[in-house]
Amino acid sequence: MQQDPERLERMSGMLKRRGIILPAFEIHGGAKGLYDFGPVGGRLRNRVNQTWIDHWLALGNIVELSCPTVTPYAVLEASGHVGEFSDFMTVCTKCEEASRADTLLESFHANPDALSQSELQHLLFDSNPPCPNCNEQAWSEVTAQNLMFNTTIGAGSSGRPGFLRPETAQGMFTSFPALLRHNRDRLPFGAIQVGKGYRNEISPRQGMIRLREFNMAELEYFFNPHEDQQHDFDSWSEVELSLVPDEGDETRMTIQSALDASIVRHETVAYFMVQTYDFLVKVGIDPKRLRFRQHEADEMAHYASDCWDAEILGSYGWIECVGIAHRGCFDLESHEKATGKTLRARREFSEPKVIEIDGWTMNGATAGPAFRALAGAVKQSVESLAADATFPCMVTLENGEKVEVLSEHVKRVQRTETISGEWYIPHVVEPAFGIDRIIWHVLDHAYDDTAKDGDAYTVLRLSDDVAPVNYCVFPLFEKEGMGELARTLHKKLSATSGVVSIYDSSGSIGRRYARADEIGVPRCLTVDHQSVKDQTVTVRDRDTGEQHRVHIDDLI
RNA sequence: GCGAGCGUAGUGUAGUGGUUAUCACCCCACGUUGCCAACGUGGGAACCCGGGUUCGAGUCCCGGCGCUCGCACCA
Repeated sequence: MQQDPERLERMSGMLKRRGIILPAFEIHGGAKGLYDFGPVGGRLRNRVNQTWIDHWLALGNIVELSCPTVTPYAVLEASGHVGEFSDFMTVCTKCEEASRADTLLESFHANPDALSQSELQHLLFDSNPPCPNCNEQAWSEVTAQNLMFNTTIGAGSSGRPGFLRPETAQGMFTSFPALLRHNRDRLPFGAIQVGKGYRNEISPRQGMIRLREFNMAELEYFFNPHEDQQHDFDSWSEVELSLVPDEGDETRMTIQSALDASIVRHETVAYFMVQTYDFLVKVGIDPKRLRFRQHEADEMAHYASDCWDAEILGSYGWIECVGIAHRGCFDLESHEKATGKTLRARREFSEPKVIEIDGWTMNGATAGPAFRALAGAVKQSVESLAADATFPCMVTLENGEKVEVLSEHVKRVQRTETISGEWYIPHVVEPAFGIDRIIWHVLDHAYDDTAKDGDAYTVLRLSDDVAPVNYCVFPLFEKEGMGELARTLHKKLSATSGVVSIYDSSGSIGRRYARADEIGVPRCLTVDHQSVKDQTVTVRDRDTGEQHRVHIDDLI
């Protein structure tokens, strides 16, 4: 699985030493699955997030949201997370040992993993297996041990249960009415959100790959499934993607060919695949170590109907870093069912539908008193009669009972209805990005520790879009005015919005370049004797080592 | 969660129950050096946490926490 563990160790050491990624709360012994982005990493994370936001806002019909991480129980119950994200636990009342209910019941059921909480409860009480710890047969009620972090919203008896969100998506679904209004009822549009998500993983592993608190960035793209989405793939006509379809082997082809061959089944999914490709390459992922893998039907999450992961090859093998899921109407429909609120958009038919209604309905004023409790059923039956029915007549009700309906009980209905459109539940394609995993691979792909002049030398070849430090300012020596000029330049750069500069006067110039290279500073500015005379500095490029002189005023 | 291995300066490491805890890189100051990890002098910095055994524990034992790997779990 691991490729070159020694390189991984060197890199992890560097990331820690230089303040990019380090274990959180380390002086207290650390905490599994929690990491700090340090003084360099914090800025890196921010720039990746900002690049991500800018990438999607550029589409023109995307809005940015920020929803709470603390989420009421009901929201995640409606979304399916309470049910799907749980392990069901029971506790031995004699020895207090907790066990997974489905594991205890393995010899009593073919697939206990698939049972609901109440089914597990019944089966547990019926079969009453012995405790693996103390052999007693005295189990507590089955409780959901959720992989979400529990919390209580509010104090004391007024507190109600909630969770830290396992994904940012639900807030965007529950905000759908506001989103639709903001877009003046026109689809398609998208909502994006970057933020923290939480999953109380049983066993966090592989450093940044599986975390308990993680940075995610999700886009929910809402569209009308009755319309072609008309995505323009011309910009990607030359881009060959590596695709691993659910059937067959990995292939390389353009997104248009994949659509034509029905390997990618949905245009909007395809569109976000290529957009995702562009984003990942922009932040520095090596396109040769990027592929898209289609989910098998049985590994699809509970909400998805087609799903492609962007997988990136790094020190831990191929790791899924982005999931692009066609979620259909699942989420909006779930929240609709749970709340009774309308989460729909209106569409007009190209041709209004004209419906001729010719038949009968009940005359409530007479039939109501006549049939009393049966009136509802009578109405239903009368409205199903043909237009040429005559009265009085015997009508068979839903429950099998027959009643006689007189002409005074009914009214003729004849009208023409024009239906110009309908309310429908939009469909959603969701690209969900694991920012930490992406940052890990950005670092992994940028980390270059091959030799320079025979000695080990480390360069972080980060893209300009995400490099955490833009400039290092070096006075050749801190004398003859060079130190003062360099400090002035450093302050001027630092005061510029979006620019981070480091001042470094310690050690030889070569050592300072090396320090800058290690954290991926794209350009170093050196102040020398000539600078004091004519206000020019040398700009040294990280990747080529080339230098040229630039006037200070032309730098920003 | 189970099993195995591991935990020493910022990083990588040495360390036979008794050392001022080794070495290198590193970091800081001063000097020197006039553009790619130079040099000199001086300085800085560590035994994961808590118990136990012992006259004495970095070293042995127990527990916790953390890391790595395998199994399990997991989008």
